[in-house]
Amino acid sequence: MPELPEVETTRRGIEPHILKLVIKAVVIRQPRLRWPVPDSLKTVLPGQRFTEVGRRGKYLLLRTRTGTLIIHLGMSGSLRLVGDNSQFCKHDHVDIVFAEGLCLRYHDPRRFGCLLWTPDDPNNHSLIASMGPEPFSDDFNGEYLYKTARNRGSSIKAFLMDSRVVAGIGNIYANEALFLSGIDPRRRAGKISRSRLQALCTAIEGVLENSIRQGGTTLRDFVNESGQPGYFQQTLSIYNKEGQPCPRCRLPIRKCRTNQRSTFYCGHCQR
DNA sequence: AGTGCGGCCTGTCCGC
DNA sequence: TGCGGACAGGCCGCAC
Repeated sequence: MPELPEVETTRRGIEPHILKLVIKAVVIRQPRLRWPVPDSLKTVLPGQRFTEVGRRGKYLLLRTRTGTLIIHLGMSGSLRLVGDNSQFCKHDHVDIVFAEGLCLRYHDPRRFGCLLWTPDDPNNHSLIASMGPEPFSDDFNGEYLYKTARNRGSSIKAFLMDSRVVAGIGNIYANEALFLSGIDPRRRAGKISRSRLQALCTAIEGVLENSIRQGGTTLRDFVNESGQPGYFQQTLSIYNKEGQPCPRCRLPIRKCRTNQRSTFYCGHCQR
């Protein structure tokens, strides 16, 4: 599923190909995504071009002169570039057709994603405005995490997955980063020391960076008719590995549920 | 203000 | 083999 590294890989995969192409049409086959795909896309986008493909958390921000197309891939969404005469498949819900013979195609079996339009600065959009700092920004550091975690009673894992705390950390990378920094995911966020939160911060940046680097090998797939839509094999240490040996101590990895989500951890290495 | 949870969907897997 | 049901997942928006 598209976590932040896949979204960033998607951004890098499509940006160099679509910048400056003129949009010819928008085809909406299935508007019922998480929120309805606005019909106005059909009138507002044609004749324009994307000037920048940005990202905030897991949201892609495709800017034009008059506004921004906000895209979220949900759990199962993908974007790829195909020829404008390419046969569409099941779950190919939206096409942005360019005059130059290319088509940006949104595919999403589970329809948890969204395509929205805002004429304003997307940073002021309600979905984006309340988001915490980007994991790679200077604002995201051990001191910030420590200060924000004070007096928080929730688990550190729920805290990390709260987009108001930090942008774009989902279940998989919360599990991974907590393993890499040796923190028990069930521990109360407010009771963790400054130095351990600094280690967590470093682990988050490291694990995301590694995944993005791996994704780089799949960039060509974004303009490949037959290729997969840009997901890539993630090398995970702990997620979905219940019963398998911990990579550090070899004791079996455990699974539990915290805040309605699957949580994987090593009872020996994570405290 | 902080926290937990329901709901949106479909593909996959399991047991009968 | 077919079928139903549980489950997974991001994350908004509501309720407490």
